[in-house]
Amino acid sequence: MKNLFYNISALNKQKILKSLEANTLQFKKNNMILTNIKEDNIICIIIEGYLQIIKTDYNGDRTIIEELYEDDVFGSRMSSISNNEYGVITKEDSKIIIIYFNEIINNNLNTPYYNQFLKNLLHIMSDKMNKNNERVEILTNKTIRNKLLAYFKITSKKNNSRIIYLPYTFTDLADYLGVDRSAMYRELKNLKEEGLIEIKNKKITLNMYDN
Amino acid sequence: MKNLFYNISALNKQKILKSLEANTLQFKKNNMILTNIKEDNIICIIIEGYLQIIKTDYNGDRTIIEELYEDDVFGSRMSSISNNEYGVITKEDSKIIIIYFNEIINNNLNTPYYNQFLKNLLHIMSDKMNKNNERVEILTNKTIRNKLLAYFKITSKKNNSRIIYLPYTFTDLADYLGVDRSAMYRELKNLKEEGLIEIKNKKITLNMYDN
DNA sequence: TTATATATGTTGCAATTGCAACAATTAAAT
DNA sequence: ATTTAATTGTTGCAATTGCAACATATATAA
Repeated sequence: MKNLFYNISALNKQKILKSLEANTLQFKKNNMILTNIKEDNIICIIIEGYLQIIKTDYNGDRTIIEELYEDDVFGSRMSSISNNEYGVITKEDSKIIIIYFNEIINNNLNTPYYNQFLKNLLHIMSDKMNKNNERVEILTNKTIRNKLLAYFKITSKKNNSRIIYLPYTFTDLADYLGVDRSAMYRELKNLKEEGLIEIKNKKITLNMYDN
Repeated sequence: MKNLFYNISALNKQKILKSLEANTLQFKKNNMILTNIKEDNIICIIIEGYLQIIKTDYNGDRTIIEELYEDDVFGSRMSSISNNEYGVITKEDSKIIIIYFNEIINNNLNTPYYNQFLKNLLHIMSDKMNKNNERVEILTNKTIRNKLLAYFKITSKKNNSRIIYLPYTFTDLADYLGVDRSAMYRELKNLKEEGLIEIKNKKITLNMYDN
């Protein structure tokens, strides 16, 4: 039920979009879009294509914050795109719909399908919030070691397994933890030497028996 | 419109709560509550009283994560209370309502007031999400200096002023930034000596002219 | 297939940081 | 008013970290 229009017919979807005065926008591949969004209250739905939310630091180095495919949702209330260091790039020709958050809140469409729409949005936001809370919990640890351990603990608990498969590269992990990659690597090696973890490619096994 | 029952009559409020099978619970002052919540899908509404979400670290030191008053909302989808390091404490005699998130999503109450309820909840969650995004943005900076600067920049932008009034103690700020207080202080002093900021009690003036 | 880009390992070193341990001040409680 | 608790301000030092600069390996594109 990740889809904003789950359980809503195509016809009702159109009705909702119309009543929200939603804009459909089309972009060619490799375009930086929404650069002039000052509003901090929009929600965007990917109708088709493939986009990335990227961050550009002072060196000009870019990191991918989020990848967005069809039916994915992003917005200023869900990501940090309103900050000037962040940007949204189309990696394929893409079509997106922009909805103003205020419209959603103030809309008077009292129909079952609008109700469903609100519940879907609530669900999507709630999932994002969960992820964000997790990340804050991890990021507030003071050392790289503790950040790694927190990450392992949370992931392990969530999957109910002492074996973790990294869903991305170690470079990405360092980024997620907000630490230098080589420093992270050093710590990862320490944990390995102390026997707390084993690493085989992207498979990490935890040998800690606390909770 | 921070209130979950904004624009909803007392009668309709009761109808919603009943249809969500909400539990009303009462607690005496200074009780650690909800300790046995395994579910990661509850939302709690403070009906009356005063509560705190606190974190207890390995030393047994406690820090206040959040303060909750009448009509405030918290829950596992909004805070990290499902983690065993966190807890909820009543600081006054309190009455709270617990609603299961799934009930909200799966409820079939298709009435205008339930619609309003969903919109209110969406609004509350959206605000929390904004705050969380801000914090992540700040926490992902690698040095204390950059964390401070990010915090100042965001706060200044939000208030549209180069003058910031700390809404809490410096100890709390260090906690928010996830850094050691004395180390933060050292950096604050550096910024002061470099003329980038001025500090008078909780009033901080920024002398940086970039954006 | 070869060239190019990206990711993985590794290390020295200087800068930053946490930690512990204080004194001084301010706030809260009795 | 006086005790008690909490916050602010400061510092030395050891541990951690970011940074730069590599070599190697792996993936992607031409």
